Amino acid sequence: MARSMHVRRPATLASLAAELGVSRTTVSNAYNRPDQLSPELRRRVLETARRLGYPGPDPVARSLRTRKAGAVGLLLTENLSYAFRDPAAIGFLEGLALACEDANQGLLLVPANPEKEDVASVHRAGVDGFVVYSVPDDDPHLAAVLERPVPTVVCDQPELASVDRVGIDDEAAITQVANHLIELGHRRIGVVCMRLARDRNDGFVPPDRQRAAHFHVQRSRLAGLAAAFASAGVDWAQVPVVERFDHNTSCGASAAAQILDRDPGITALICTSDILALGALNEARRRGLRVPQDLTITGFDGIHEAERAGLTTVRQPVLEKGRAAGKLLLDAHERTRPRTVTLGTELILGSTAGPPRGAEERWFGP
Amino acid sequence: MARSMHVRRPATLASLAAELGVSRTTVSNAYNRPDQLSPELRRRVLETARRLGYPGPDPVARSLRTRKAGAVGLLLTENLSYAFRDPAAIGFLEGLALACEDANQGLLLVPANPEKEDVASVHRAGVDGFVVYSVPDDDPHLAAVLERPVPTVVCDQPELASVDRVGIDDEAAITQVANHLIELGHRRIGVVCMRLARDRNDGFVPPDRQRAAHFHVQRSRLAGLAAAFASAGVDWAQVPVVERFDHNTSCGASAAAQILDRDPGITALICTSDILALGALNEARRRGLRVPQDLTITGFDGIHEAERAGLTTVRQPVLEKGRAAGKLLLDAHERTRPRTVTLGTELILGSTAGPPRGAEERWFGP
DNA sequence: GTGAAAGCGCTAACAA
DNA sequence: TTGTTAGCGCTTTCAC
Repeated sequence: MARSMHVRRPATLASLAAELGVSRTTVSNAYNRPDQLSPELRRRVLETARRLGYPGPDPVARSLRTRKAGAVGLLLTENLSYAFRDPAAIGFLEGLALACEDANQGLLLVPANPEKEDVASVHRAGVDGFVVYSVPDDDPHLAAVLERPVPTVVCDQPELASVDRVGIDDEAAITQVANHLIELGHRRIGVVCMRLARDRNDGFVPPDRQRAAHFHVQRSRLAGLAAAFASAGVDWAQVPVVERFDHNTSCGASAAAQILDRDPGITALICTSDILALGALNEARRRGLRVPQDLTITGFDGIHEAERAGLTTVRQPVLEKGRAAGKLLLDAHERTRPRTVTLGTELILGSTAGPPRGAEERWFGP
Repeated sequence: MARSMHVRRPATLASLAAELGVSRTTVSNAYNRPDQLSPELRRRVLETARRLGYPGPDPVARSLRTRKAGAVGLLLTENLSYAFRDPAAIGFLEGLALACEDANQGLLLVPANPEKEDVASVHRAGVDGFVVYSVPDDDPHLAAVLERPVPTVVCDQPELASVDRVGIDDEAAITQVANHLIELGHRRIGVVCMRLARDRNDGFVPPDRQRAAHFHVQRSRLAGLAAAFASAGVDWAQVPVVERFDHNTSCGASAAAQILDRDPGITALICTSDILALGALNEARRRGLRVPQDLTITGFDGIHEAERAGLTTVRQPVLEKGRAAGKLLLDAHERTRPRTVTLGTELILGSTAGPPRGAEERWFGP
C-alpha cells in the first residue's frame, strides 16, 4: 500500500503518557471519558498529542480490548462489484446502510468470489456481526461466517433453522404470477431462472436439478410454478426451464432465445427476475414478436427499470429487506430463538402479459 | 446486538494450545503457515479446534499484531445510504469495489453524517487506508481521516497538496458546455448547482458565496461558466445561480422553478449534475415549456438516466474514478510525492440543447 | 481525579 | 518441526 504524505511517526498512548508524566489511564480517559479528568489536564493531553502527532487511540487495539468492531459485515453471493450493478441488490444495500447509520455502525463489504473457495476474507473481517445476502446453502463463505462467534442474519437464502432470517414467501409470490397467466389462458409456457447451484449450467434444467437447487429462492419459485401449472393440467415435465449462471439482460435474452428456438409454440415466458425478463423482452423485440400479443413475459422483483418497461411482475420490498436485516442484527434484545421476518409482495399488472395468441382457436376451436 | 444461535464459548488459541499440549505458535502455524508443521499435527490441531468450537484466530487480535486490517475505508459526503441512491456514486463504488476485490481487500463504508460533527466513526474504523469521495474542504471527517496514520486518496474534492487525488478537469469540462451554448446563441442563462458548503442555502447564490464555495468541484464549474460567458459578453453578476443542498430531482425541479419565476426570459438552464437537470426537465414539462425549443437544459455526469432522457451533458468516467482511487491506494509502490490522476470527460450532444427561442429577433432584429 | 496492574488474542523473532 | 519470549496498543477494574 502506498505511503501517504500523512503518515505520522508511531506515537502511542503509552509514549504520550510517558511524555506527559501521567498514566496511560489518564490519556485514555482524555479521549474516552472526558468527565473523568480535569479540563485543564485534558487540554494538556490533547495538546501534547497534537504536538507528538499522536493520532488518537488505535482503533484495532481498542476493538481488541472492547470486543467491539463497530461494523457489520456483508456477505454477498456475487463479486463485490456486482452489488452495485444489480438494482435489487442496490436497494437491499441502501436499506442495510440505513439501518447501519441509524446504529452508527460501519458496513464492511466482504470480498467473496463465488467461484473460489477461499474464505480467508471472512476470517479476517473485523465485525460484530454478519448479514448474508442470498447465497447457496452450500456456500463455503457462509459456512465460515457461521463458524464465527458473532450474530448473523440471512436475507432470502438459505433458510437455516438456527439463524435469523429476512425474506419473502417466494412460492406464494410466484403462484400469483402463475395463476394470473393461467387465468389468461396460458398453458404452453417456458421458464427462465437464475443460477440454481454453484456450478455453471447455462441451459435446460432437468427436473432433478430443479428439485435439488441449492438456491432456496429459485427452488421455491420453480416449485410454485410447477404446482400451479400442474393444477391447471400442465405436465411440468414438458415445460422448458432454462437456467443462467450470470445475471444480466444478455443472459435473459439468450435464455429466451434458447426456449423459443426449441419450442416456438410457447405463449408465455416466466422469468424469475426482472433483469432476465428485460433481456427476454429485448429478444422478443429482436424476433419481431409483439408483447403481449405474440408472447407474454413476466418478471420478478419490481425494480424501477421493470416499471418503466411496463413489465408484469411481482414487487418485493428490497429496501425494506435490507433495513429489516440490519435491524434484526443490530437489535439489542437478546433473543434465544431465531427470528424470521417475512415481508409482503405484490403482483404488478403491467402491459407485458395478455391472453395467448390464438387462444380461442386453441381452447374453443373445432 | 442480538445473540446468534451460533455463538460459541470463547475458546482461544491459547486454550487450544493448552488442551493439545503444544505451543501457541504451533496452533497459529496450523492456521497461517500450514507448511510449518507436520500434516498430522495440523490435522490434530484443526480437529481439536472443531471439537472445542474454536473459530480460528480472532481477526481483530490478528490485525493488531500484523498491523493490517485487510480493508479500505470509504468516507462519503453524504449519509451512507445516499451512496446507493445516486447513480454517479454507485458507479464510483462499483469501480472502487472492483479494485478492492482485485486486491482481496474489504471495503468499509464509514458512517459520516454530513450534518454532524461527530467523527468517532472515523476514529473507530479498522482500515489500512481511506478513500475520500467528494467532501468539502472543511469537512471535519476529512480532517479526522488525515490525522490517521494511514494512506489516503481523495476523489474529486478537496484538492490537497499532500494527498493523492483522482478527479477530472471540471473547469475544462464545463467550459465545453458553456461554449456549446454560447455557439448556439444563448446569452441569458441560469445555473442550478449542488451544495456549495456545509451550511444549507437553498436559493440564489451571491458571487462571494460562489467564489468561497467549499466544494472545489462546484466552485470550478461555476468559475468555468463565469469565464466562458464573460468572454461572450455576458455580465456574470446578472446570471441567476441557484443552489440546492440536497441532491435529487425534486431539488432540480424547484431550483429551475425558482430561476424561471424570477427571470422568465432565460433561454438556457445549466445544471451541474444530471440529477438536477432531470429535475429541471420535469419542471419545464410541468410548465409546458418545450425543450429545447423554449428552453435549453444541460446536465453533468453522464448517468444512464440522462442518456435515456437524451440530455445534453458531460460524461465523466465514474467507474474509472473509483477504480483509479482504489488502485492508487492499494498500489504497493512506495511513493514520496503525492500522485494525481486526471481522467477525461466528453461532451454529450443530446436533444435538450438548441438555439434560443427567437434568437433571430434578439440578435439580428431591428 | 489519578495511577498500577492485568490482560484482550494473537504473531514473529529467535532459539532449541 | 516445535517452543520461548516479547510484545502489538489499548481499556478497565480497583485502589489511592
